[in-house]
Amino acid sequence: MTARKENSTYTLNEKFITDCDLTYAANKIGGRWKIVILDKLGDRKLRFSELKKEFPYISERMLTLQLRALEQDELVKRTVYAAVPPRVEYELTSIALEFLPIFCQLSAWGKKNKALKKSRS
Amino acid sequence: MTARKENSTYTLNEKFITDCDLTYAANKIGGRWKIVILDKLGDRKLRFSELKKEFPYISERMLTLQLRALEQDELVKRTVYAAVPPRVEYELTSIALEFLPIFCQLSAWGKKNKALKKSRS
DNA sequence: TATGGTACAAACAAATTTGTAAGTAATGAC
DNA sequence: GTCATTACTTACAAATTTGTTTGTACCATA
Repeated sequence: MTARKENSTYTLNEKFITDCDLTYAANKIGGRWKIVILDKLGDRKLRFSELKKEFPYISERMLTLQLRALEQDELVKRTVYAAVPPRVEYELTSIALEFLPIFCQLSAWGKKNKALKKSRS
Repeated sequence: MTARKENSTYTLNEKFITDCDLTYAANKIGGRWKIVILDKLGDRKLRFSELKKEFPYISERMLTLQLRALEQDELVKRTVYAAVPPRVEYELTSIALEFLPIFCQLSAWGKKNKALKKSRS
């Protein structure tokens, strides 16, 4: 892959952190995009171009990278239809579905506490 | 603060993403350390040095930065006891407590799916 | 023959996150 | 007066993440 990192504390910390069940899970959905992508795919299958429309400013590169990573982690299934123009669909796997209720709760937390913050202007 | 970023897509994406309740919440606990710190503090108050011991390779700088950020977001309360040597305690706020059940579920997901992954060697 | 749409890939660059190393203040113990 | 302790701070550097730009393959249609 891409020139593995050596045995720094960066890596030691990474290992330490992904040994833990909690952060193992958190890392799967970490970063700027993964959670929202999974959340969108929670409603229905989406094509690459449909996903792109959901996020007005995402670059195609970012979207591709994130989808590839999610595919690697078996959270997303990619299906290519051999048509012209090409057609590719993304959908959640069963283990990704298990995240959805958690996203709901996070969302509820966000809604509630964002409102609180505003009310204290 | 530290030289604000301009009006790039990076920033536009950031805004877009923190407008969403789900990612608003996710961002509060994003990054390498915040979740684990909050999780540890879920058990009991901890001093700076106690937290440091929990994470063998974390740098003091990182720990300080994360704690400050959590304090800013009102997820952690910091209490200084005017003693010598100094004594500072960190504890969760009420809104942070609401994250704990979510962490439990994430942890359960992690436990389950880490095991699955291993069993497929 | 030229153009257009889809789903990318590659080379490059900027921004952010994380880590390293050293130093500080206060004060009591030796 | 030197040392140790705690909870940091500062200046710097490395690593990772995110974004920009340009280009590709495929074939249909004009």
